[in-house]
Amino acid sequence: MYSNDPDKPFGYDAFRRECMSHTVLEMLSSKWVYLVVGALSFGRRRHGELARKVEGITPKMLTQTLRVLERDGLVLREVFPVIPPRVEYELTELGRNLAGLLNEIRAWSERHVPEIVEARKQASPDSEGASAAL
Amino acid sequence: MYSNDPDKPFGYDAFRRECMSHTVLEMLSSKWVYLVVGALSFGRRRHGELARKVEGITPKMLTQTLRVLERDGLVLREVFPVIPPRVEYELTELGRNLAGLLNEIRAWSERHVPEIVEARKQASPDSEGASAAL
DNA sequence: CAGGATCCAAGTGGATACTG
DNA sequence: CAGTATCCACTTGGATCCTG
Repeated sequence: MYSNDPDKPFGYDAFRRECMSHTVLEMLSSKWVYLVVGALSFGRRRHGELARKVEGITPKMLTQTLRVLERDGLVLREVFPVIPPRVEYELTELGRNLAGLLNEIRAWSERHVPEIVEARKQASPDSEGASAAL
Repeated sequence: MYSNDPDKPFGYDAFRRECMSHTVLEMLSSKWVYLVVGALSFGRRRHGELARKVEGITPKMLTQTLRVLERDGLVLREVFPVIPPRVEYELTELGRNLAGLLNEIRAWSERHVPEIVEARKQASPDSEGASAAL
């Protein structure tokens, strides 16, 4: 598919709606994916530990995010048959590979806050179309 | 803020809900941001050119995305006072800096399609919680 | 051509309560 | 503890029509 494009040796093009790589990009475009993968990049973690690290995430979103990551082969889930339950999550090889990139984005977000806040202030007096959306 | 955390020399922590870097990360977690910034990384482009490159984006989402990027200082918008209208968009220095990272993610998405498709197939027989969400 | 204005269907995600 | 289930407010984003 699309292998006739010389710029795309792998035959995938995320700019195309029907391309599988587009759905991968879509999966990655979630703030919770960034943060959960980021939290797991420190090592194997339990559900509750993740919930505490990723501030503001609800149990529902945490579970949902972990399930998607597991489905796509980025996270391994291990259940211990004990009471009370104990479940641990860990990045796979593929997940660790991705985590490097995502952490760079996260670091970038932290590093460039001043410029962006400044830009927003400039744009603010007062809002145009961008006001509604975050 | 948060400057008492030795791991965060910049004093920002995207894991914290109220931290400005969290809102930056939130802004970046959009498939359209990835693709529009990606399209602009090839150079200055007109509205219509972007619409054609980023398959499936509606005029509304394109404009909205561009406005957010402009507001945050990642994109410059230049209007030519001619008829019919001509508007061009271009990445700023900060935008080009970001584009490098985002393009890596996009390339990653394209490169790892096979593994992810395989993982999804394994997970499929048949769906658990991850089925509903993309 | 660029994009504003509406309308609306569907998805997202938060809050809360409950269970093995 | 690690979820699941439910309800619901809000947002997202597509479709459509309109204008300088």
